[in-house]
Amino acid sequence: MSGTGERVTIKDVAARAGVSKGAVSLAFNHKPGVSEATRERIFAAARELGWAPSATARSLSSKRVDIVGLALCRPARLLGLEPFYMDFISGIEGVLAERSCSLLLRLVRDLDEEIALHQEWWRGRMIAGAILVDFREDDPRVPALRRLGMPAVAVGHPRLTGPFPAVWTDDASAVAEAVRYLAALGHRRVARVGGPADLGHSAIRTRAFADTVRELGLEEARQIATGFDEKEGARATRTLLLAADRPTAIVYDNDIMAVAGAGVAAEMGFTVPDDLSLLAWDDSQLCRITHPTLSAMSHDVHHFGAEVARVLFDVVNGVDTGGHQVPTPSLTPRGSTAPAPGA
Amino acid sequence: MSGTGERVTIKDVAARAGVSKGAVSLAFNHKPGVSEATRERIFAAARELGWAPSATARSLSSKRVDIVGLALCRPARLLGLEPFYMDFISGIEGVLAERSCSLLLRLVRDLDEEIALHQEWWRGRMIAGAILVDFREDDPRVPALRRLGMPAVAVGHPRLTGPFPAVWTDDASAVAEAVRYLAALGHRRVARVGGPADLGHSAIRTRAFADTVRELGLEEARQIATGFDEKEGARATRTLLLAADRPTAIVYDNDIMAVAGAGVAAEMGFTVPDDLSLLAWDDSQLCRITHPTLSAMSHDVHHFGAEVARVLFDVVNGVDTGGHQVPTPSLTPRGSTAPAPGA
DNA sequence: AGCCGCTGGTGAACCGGTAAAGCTCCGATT
DNA sequence: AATCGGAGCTTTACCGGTTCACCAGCGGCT
Repeated sequence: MSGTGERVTIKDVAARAGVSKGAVSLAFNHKPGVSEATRERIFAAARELGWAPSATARSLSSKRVDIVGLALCRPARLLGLEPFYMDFISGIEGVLAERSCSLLLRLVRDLDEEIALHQEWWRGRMIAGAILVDFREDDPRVPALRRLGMPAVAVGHPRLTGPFPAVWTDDASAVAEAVRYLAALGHRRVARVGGPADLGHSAIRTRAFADTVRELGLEEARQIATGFDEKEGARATRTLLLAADRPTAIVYDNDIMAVAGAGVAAEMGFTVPDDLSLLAWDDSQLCRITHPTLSAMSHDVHHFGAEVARVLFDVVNGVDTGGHQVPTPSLTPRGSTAPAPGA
Repeated sequence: MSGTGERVTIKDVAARAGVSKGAVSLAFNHKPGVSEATRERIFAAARELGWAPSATARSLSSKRVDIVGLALCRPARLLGLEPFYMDFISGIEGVLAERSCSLLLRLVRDLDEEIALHQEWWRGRMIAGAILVDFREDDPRVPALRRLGMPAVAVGHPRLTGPFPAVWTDDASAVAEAVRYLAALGHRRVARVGGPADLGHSAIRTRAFADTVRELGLEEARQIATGFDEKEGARATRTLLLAADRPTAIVYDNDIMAVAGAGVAAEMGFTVPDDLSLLAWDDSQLCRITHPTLSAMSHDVHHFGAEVARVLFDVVNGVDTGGHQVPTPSLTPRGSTAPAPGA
């Protein structure tokens, strides 16, 4: 019927129900001031006309928005590959949907672009708040966005996230657990294939790894920083395994690189886990579909996302609940870790 | 400085530049009617005050929105696992970003919820148009959303997408190519592990598969419909391999299931590709990080997404360019396919 | 009878932009 | 000298809601 016709507004509904715009507004927002009878008439009219309030107009006058922003600053192909983000996003979405809120997503090339985007979003009143991820050491977003006064929740260690309420996992403890586990299996040379050096959590893990190795009296450990993708993961693995003092165990900073590493090991004639133990991070289904299955430091990424969304709502509503630590990734032993050869 | 203070509006900028609101609006929209000198003053004022136009107010009066919607109706954990969507989304994003447009994303549980969401989005003038995916046979969204008159682009075969401009790949030809390739390698019993039966493209592939098998005179083929996830992919593979007339080659409808299938094969003592050939779909990095690497029907999902976004822009701007077929997935042979045993 | 307070509304102002009509110079045209 | 036209702004009326001040009834109380 309606075709592409003129869209129906609150005025039409008001006219049809025989009341004023104000009454319709009150009814639709479940505010007192309209009798049950008129409320019904209004809803009936709205239903008949197929009307829904214009979010645009509403947020202009009420200054409320039901959208939160998320900008991701990673190469697109990596995002597609890494299960982490989609899982994380779906966790966020779950909570947002409960509050009939949507997620505005944007991929950006660099942090400057991200800062500009948030300014545009926030000043343009397009979002109620934002989720910030992938913090660097001395992240330029912290001063820039603090100045905006935009509600935001930061995913990362409080040391990195400045004034923003943070949600994070205790990566240092998790790394320590990983190394201890491998040491307990008799491994004396444990290497690590980490993420980009400029990422805050990479630095945290790198230090924790080194500390734990020293603490346990293991041999000096080799750590390689990579771009998080499978190619670099493979190359790093190859480098490690070609060295004279090659490790008997390797810890990876995500699951992609671990899977790639397993491939390299096989290709080079090493048997996992007999010759070489591999331990992944950010456990996803990926770790379960390979052969052998990958042991991993697993955590509930979906739940992580949900928690982030919940904290963001608090911040938007002016409730400062401070930071939240979500459960530390915990060891899930599977088929890729075993006692060190000859141990 | 500004803290959470009152947000600056066009009026403040106008005052500071010593002009009227209208002039500021003209300047910011690059419309004629302001001299170069004033334009500069206006921009300077805006910069000093840190002002950006309110997208909300703008879209209320101009009826233009710079947001497009995408609702995904799949279990969250599957989305996280399957590289397809993130890759697809990043393709969309690439084109959107060029036009400084953002993507509104929402995960929904069922098609009714999706329909309701689109009504809300469209009637609420929150989006300029939408991207529809995962079409069913006789999809309920077609009649419901057609009535809305919302600009939308459909991802799927035109037979399924009703009046919406479609962007699709020729799955039938691709399936045929896959089967022909395996037949050429001497395989006589080729099975297929497909996606959910109610998905339109599953039906198309199923029929094309059966047709091709018949046409080539291969043995009657077994096809199993699954939920697209790795568990069902593994189970289907197990079922197929346990049968007396087990296939010597299996085609999968996505890469996740293929990887899971490779795992099952190994676990059951079959060597890929000597005993069994595997062929994946939706080739992603995933196929390259396993051992052996997976042969796949690959297509450029990123580009697919980009094309979808481009068509959506056309539709939104009233340019009906009709449907667009993007390149047919093509065979990328890797390590998981080989001549049939004994062939 | 007069006044109060409550319920169920109404009307107008406002949110921050855009768009179109109107007004003012100023140089060129007739 | 009078007219025209166009560049460069200003004015004003929206867009579609929300919000708030105000008001009409009406029953109850003194």
